[in-house]
Amino acid sequence: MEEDKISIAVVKRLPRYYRYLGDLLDNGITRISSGELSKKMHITASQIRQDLNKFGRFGQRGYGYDVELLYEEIKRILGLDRQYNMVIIGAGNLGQALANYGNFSRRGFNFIGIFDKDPNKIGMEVGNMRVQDVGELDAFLNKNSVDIAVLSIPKTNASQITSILVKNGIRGIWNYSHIDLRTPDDVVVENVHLTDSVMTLSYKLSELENSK
Amino acid sequence: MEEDKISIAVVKRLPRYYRYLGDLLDNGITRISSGELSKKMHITASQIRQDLNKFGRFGQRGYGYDVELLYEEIKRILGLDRQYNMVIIGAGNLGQALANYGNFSRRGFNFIGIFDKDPNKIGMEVGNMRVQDVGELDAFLNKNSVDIAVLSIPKTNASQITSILVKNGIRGIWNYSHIDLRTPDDVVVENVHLTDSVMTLSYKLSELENSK
DNA sequence: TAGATTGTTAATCGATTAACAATC
DNA sequence: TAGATTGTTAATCGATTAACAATC
Repeated sequence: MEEDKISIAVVKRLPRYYRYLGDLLDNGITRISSGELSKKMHITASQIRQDLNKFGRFGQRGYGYDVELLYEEIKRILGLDRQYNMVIIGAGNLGQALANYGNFSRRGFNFIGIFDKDPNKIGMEVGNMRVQDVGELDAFLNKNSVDIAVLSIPKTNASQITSILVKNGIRGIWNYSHIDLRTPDDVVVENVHLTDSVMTLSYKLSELENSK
Repeated sequence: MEEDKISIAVVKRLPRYYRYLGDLLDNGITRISSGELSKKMHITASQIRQDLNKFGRFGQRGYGYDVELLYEEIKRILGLDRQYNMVIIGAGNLGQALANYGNFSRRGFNFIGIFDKDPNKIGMEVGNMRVQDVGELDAFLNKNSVDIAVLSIPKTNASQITSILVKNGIRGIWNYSHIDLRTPDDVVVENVHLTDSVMTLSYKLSELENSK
């Protein structure tokens, strides 16, 4: 259906465009040129136009872009014009933090279940949900329509849980486990590796030291 | 001091190499060729050799790489051969989760303070620390040697806090606030934008739908 | 020595930037 | 119409992959 496969580099910039356009809207700004946006975002106007034209012709020559129209287009492109049901696997610190964080449901990402294997956690109330035994995950996925699973468990269990997810037709995994998941082609994974991130930061700090 | 600036693409791969080498060590494997590692990591052997040779000649022709030696080299390159003192600004869900997560201190990233502006949170015990009034942040940074600040606060306050950090000589910011921080050249920022990440995931899901 | 595998140069591929005709 | 700014092609830049001489 799509003409050309969009590169991940372009995709990763879309949420940032979306955020800046949202800010412009909040400030009552109704039109913007690639040149002005370029100055705000510190990327080239050329790149902005190239990126947007991967998805359509949203601007008007001599005028620029209608902020609201562009905002809505990017929203649609990102798939934010619908709701997603999500479950959290692993009710540790991170799983709980995600469950309690209200900003996801504002965007249409709704948590409908949270699971753990620890008997001390099962039954606990977290973000308006009760922690369920991970042993019931299989049955739960079978009964409920779940779009995305959040994996916030130690890496030792990640592969086994992933096969349960895949078996039940889960198409998206938001992976916080420190492991590279292998999934079929029709299951997409987005990784958040916080340990990798802090290591990248310490690299940058070392580089700073060395360049002095 | 460095010859050529290493690109961020290469740097971002280093923690992944480090993780795979750690796994090999755990499994008692003492040597590995770029070809074998290539199969495990699903990247080309050529890229592995190119990446590593940006930092030095760690292999031996006809033999491969000594796992432990390479592991230690990457550890050093990433700046993981020292300790970092960190403070958390924002004792919300995420700030608390990070404070409680034990894996960072195992790697040398030690939390020595956590701050919030909410009177209900101040005084609370989180991860063996007591939440302090963010009003005391300035004085705290002045008295203590802090390497990295974790910003887990709403974006509205992020800029103001950042200037306090910069003023006190903080060189590294691990930014969870959904805003692009502007800092001087000698202050490095590593962003973790969870909202962007989940949007990237929903894009991937939409793409999957459209390609059917 | 023969086989294996690196380090490194060269070739290719892809992404970013520049340029400009089209057009509002 | 004149000025502004897009959409898009062409040029450049950088990153990845291929190839192979060096050498363990």
